[in-house]
Amino acid sequence: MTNAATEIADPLTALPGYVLRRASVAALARFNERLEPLGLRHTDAAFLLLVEANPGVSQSEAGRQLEIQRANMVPLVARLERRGLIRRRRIDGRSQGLQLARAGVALMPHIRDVIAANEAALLENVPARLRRHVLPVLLALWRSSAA
Amino acid sequence: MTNAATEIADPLTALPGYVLRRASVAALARFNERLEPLGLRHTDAAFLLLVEANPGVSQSEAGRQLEIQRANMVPLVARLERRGLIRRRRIDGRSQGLQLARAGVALMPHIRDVIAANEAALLENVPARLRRHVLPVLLALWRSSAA
DNA sequence: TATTGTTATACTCTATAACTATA
DNA sequence: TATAGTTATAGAGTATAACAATA
Repeated sequence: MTNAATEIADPLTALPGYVLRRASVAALARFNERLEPLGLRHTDAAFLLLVEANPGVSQSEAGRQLEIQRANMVPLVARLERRGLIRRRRIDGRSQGLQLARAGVALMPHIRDVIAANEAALLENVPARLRRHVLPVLLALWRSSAA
Repeated sequence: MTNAATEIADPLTALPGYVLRRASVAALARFNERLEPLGLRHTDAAFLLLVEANPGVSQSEAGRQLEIQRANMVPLVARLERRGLIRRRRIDGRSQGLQLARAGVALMPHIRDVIAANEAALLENVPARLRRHVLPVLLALWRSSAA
């Protein structure tokens, strides 16, 4: 019985900003755990979804959409290309359009399964009647802080 | 008129998990901007609130509450002590109790102001009738993913 | 034996600056 | 003059392993 420390006062969980961050960190950790069998990280999954939905997109455009710096897209794209998940096609002398390669197309259903499982788990503890408010609330919070 | 690229398809913002993360990153950036005049980062503010609410708390206990590794508490505590915001008191041979020092006590109202402004801005775009659901939803999302 | 504070270190993520070649 | 892709590098933030002192 060393812990009266279990009853530590918590002034933080009443703050939406704090809870938003803690929820995000926790959810991200779980998502990455679920992606691990696929050898992917959350950024890879988001990027692949984006390329799938926008065949021919340039890596600069994708980076802008995901808010990833141009410079940081380079190793990301290179790694996924090395794994045969995406492929580049010269558009003009400076741009190259990205698309899913064969292995990437084959991988997408598995990514979708992981995402579905992850989203379901995420909403698990949200009371049913509040669930329809989750996405609108999150979008509003995002808009409120967006650069 | 180079951009038909503005109309890029976005398969991500329909995913609560993705939007949760984007909202969190954006909100954190704004919070840190607001804290900058005080020379603090979000972690400092959270830690100071926790110490204020739990005078005598050890740095290990605080770290557990904030989910910060013991080892990473060391530079945090050292920096805030150097700035005269907190002070340590030996509890026993291995633990030391933390409390706000004079400058820390004086700083708290300003931290509270920043937090209030930040939380208000965060909720700004949430439709009024949904606001009361924000914290419960976020807490539920956190619980769903918590380790 | 378990815990506290500590050091040292590695790894990931992100940011910045500069370069090239193209538009 | 602005943009795409790239390189190199620096800085956070976080994680792990080990150790001494103490409970």
